[in-house]
Formats: sequence, structure tokens, C-alpha cells
Amino acid sequence: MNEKQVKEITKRDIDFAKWYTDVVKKADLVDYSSVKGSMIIRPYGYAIWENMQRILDKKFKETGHENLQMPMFIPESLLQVEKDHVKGFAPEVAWVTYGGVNKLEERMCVRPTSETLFCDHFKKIISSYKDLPLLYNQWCTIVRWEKTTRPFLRSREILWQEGHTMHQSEEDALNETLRMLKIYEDFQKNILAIPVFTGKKTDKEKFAGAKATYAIEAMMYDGIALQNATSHYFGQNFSKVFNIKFLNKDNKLENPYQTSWGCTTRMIGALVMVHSDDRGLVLPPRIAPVKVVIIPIGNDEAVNKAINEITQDLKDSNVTYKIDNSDKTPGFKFAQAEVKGYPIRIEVGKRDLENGCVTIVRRDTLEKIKVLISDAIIKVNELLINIQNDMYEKALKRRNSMIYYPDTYEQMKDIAKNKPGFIYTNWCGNEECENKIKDELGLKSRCIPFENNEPTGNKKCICCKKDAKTKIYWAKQY
RNA sequence: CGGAAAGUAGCUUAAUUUGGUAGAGCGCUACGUUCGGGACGUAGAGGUUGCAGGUUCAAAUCCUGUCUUUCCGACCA
Repeated sequence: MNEKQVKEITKRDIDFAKWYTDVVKKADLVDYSSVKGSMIIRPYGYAIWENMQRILDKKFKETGHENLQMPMFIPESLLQVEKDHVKGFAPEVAWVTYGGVNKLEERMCVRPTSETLFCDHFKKIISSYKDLPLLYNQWCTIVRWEKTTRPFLRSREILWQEGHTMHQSEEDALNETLRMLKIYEDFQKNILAIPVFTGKKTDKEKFAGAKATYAIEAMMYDGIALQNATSHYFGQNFSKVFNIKFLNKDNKLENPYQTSWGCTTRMIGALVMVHSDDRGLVLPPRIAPVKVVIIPIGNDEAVNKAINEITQDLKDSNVTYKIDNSDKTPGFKFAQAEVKGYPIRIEVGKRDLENGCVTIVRRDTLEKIKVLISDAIIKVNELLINIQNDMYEKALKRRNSMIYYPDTYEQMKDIAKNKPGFIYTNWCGNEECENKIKDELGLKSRCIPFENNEPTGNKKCICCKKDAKTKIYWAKQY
């Protein structure tokens, strides 16, 4: 790598935080606005979000969900209905107190999440078991008045998706909660190439007002955890206080069982923090808005002819591409393509063309491959699959190498202090130990995974030495 | 929200200590020469120094407030 590149992007291993902001800025994903925590998602960043939306929305529709739009304002009295919910969200809501020049009779908050709005609506439209399940989703923005903000990872205005569903039985609602969690898990793994742990949150960490929260936990390159999606089971917590009732088959009134689930543009931050490198963004092919960038070298008739041939093949194969026809030198264009993270670049110049070849370069490994023009499309299609798989495997390997399994609290303390990553231990299930570990080691519980969660070894809690109920992941978090 | 640092052209910054005509590099525009890892020449455009007050004959510079950004804590998707 030459000096100029080093100057533009801070090295990842020297200052991870600065590297991250450099990458999201230089790759032109995001810009700051004049309002703290309200970021401008630039076209390239938004194109990634549009791809996420398109893929997830299709999954939601395939599983029977319908999109709708709810209002963005919640009257204070409505937010107050569920006690735990308001307690959890009140510290971070923004209030509207004036309409024009007149003070409002009742102030309204800008939605921090829409459970209360949905419930207020559900009670009007649900009357029979025949109305259930009710499977709704909305794509929208919400506002949470965060104190510390960072592009994508933590903003005050959040672009997201929230699903809200109502069911006849506990079983149906729980199934829905886990079904949607699985969709998120598959999406992260297969599309974003991000390995994740899925599991249950502790009572301390669960959503305000929920009976149970399930989450997707990913590890960033620096070993810090990022919660990438959540799915909540509410039981009848909200339906009771909102007085939502339906007549069941036995002609008896019942409160329905509820779920909600969501994911945000934070996933873009995760893409950066898991895959990208000192040269800039690295995008998995399945989420990349532009899969191939073509760089002409010199302005030559043979070059143009070869490019026409290749682009026709790309069109026929439905591979999104872009031709960099700017008047920059090739070296500049190569560097630019790397900052932007296009999975594949094809260099077309007369030196290769004399042998009927072009050069194909993988963004993830920077490997250069010479192929005949006629074989380019075959190689591109093959590489798009390989890059996607290799990026997942690489991320998985790194993550697994940063998970620690201490037997004693002293060992855990040492790891927490000296080694970034996740720590997997036996746990008694008590909040006291959770609080102690947070206070003393700065670690929060991530999740109790669904599989291989039986206590091991002496089967005692790592902290209090009482009988352990389960195993649990701990980590520092964004 | 506490503690610290910073804000001058699109970006990186000089001038701030010691108040006195805001200067450069990159980028941008036009033309030309170039083109296999961040090209070069010539000519240009671009600033009420984050914002609002105050001190002063005079403020980028000193003082107060405020907004934004970054880092460290507390809080959180």
C-alpha cells in the first residue's frame, strides 16, 4: 500500500474508531447533518439499505405479512398505558409540545417504537379469532434521544423496520417470534456474510414491556458485540392493558398474544465493522449495490469494444455493474474502487487485450486473475459466489478465534481486561451476578444461545459459584 | 448527561501563543498532453474563519454563551 492511501484512511489496527468513521465517510455512505445524531444516508449507503429492504421485505411478504404506515406521534397518555414500556422509553423520547404557535393540550412524543400505536389500532380492528393472526410490518423512522451518537451504530433518528403481530395463542405468537428471528439470522449469514449468535436475552436486557426478547448478536472485527436485530414475545402484556379482545371459537373473550421484531440501518455499520479493511469498504456480493466495476485503461477502440462485449454478458447474467469513465488515471480508479468496496473489478487495457485477456480483481483478497474476454462472465459469476462464501468463512474464523471459555472468575477478569471478544460461561440466572460482572468487568450479557447452552465443567456459576442454570455469552457492546 | 479535545474554502491545514490586508496543498472548472496502482502543464473559480453576543480604534486570534464533531465514562438498537 502506498503513502497516499495510508493518509486517507486511518489504519484499522491503529485506531479502530477512527478507521470506522474514515471508511463510512470515504466510501460515501453517510454524512453528518447539522443536527446531532441525525445522519444523512448518502446514495451509496442508501442503495445498500434498499437492497436490505428489498430482500427482507420479500421474506416478510412470503411469510404473510402486510406493510402499512402508522403515525409518527404518540400522545403521552397512550405511551403511558403499559408501565414497563414507558419506564424503558421515557428517558429517551423527544416531545412535541407546540403546534404552530399554540401549546398542545397534551404533549406527544415522536415514536421511539410503535407498540402502543399498533395496540391502539388493533383494539379497533380485532374482534374475532378469524381476524388472527394479524401480521403487520412497517418501514419507517423512529426517534430515540441518545446521548452518544455514531454513524449507523447509534443515531437519534433511526431508519428501520418493525413487525407487529397478534395471535390466538401463546404457541402461535412464540412461533412467530422465533420464525422472524430465523429470517434475520439467515439474512445476516447468507446475505451479509456475518456470523451471528441467536438466543434469548436475560430479563435485565429484554425489551421494555416484553415477556421475552430474542436477539442476533454479531462480533465486530475489534471483538465488540453489536446487536443486529431483535424479536420480542409480549404474551398478553399489552393486549390486556390496551383492552384488545377477540371472541374465540368457544365464544369466549380472550386477549390475543403479541410479537414485535425489528432491524435497522445499524446493519450497514456491522457490514463495515466485520468485513472492511485498511483500503476501505468490502461488501459481500449479495448486498453490494454494484457488483462489478469496469475500469478502462487508456482510451482505445479495442478497449471500448471489449467493454461492450463484457457489459452485454453482465446484463444477460443480471449482474449489476458500473463503468468508471472518469478522466482519472487507472491507479486512482483502482484505489477508488477499493474504497467503495465493489466486490469485483475488471481492468480492461490494451496490454491484456493483445492476448485477448482482461484482468479481474477480487476486492476481498485483492487477488488478480487474467482471463480471456469470452470467459470473463463465467469467472465473474464463479467469483461472486466464492467471494460471498469466503467472506463468511473468514469472518466466522476470526469470530471463533475470539471467543473465550474461562473456568474461574479470575480467568474471566483477565480475559475481559486483556483480550477483546466474547466470553462464554456458566451462569446461575441471577441478575446480581449480571450486575456484578457489568460493574467489575464492563461486560454485558449478550444472549443465552438456543443450542449447546447446558452448563459444563463444574456446572457452577462463574460468578457466585452457585449451581448454574445455563451458559451465556458476555461482551463489551456498541 | 459528566470529563477532555477540536471547529479557518469540498478535504487537510497555516496564521491564534504576542489582536493589525486570511495563505497553501489536494480536490473542483476550462483547454491540452497523459493513462497497467492515487499523472502533468497553463489559466481560473472558491472564505463575512461553526453560530450569537461582548471587549477593542481594530477580532480567525481575547472573553461569555451556544451548536456540531471526536475520545473517555454513565445510558441505550
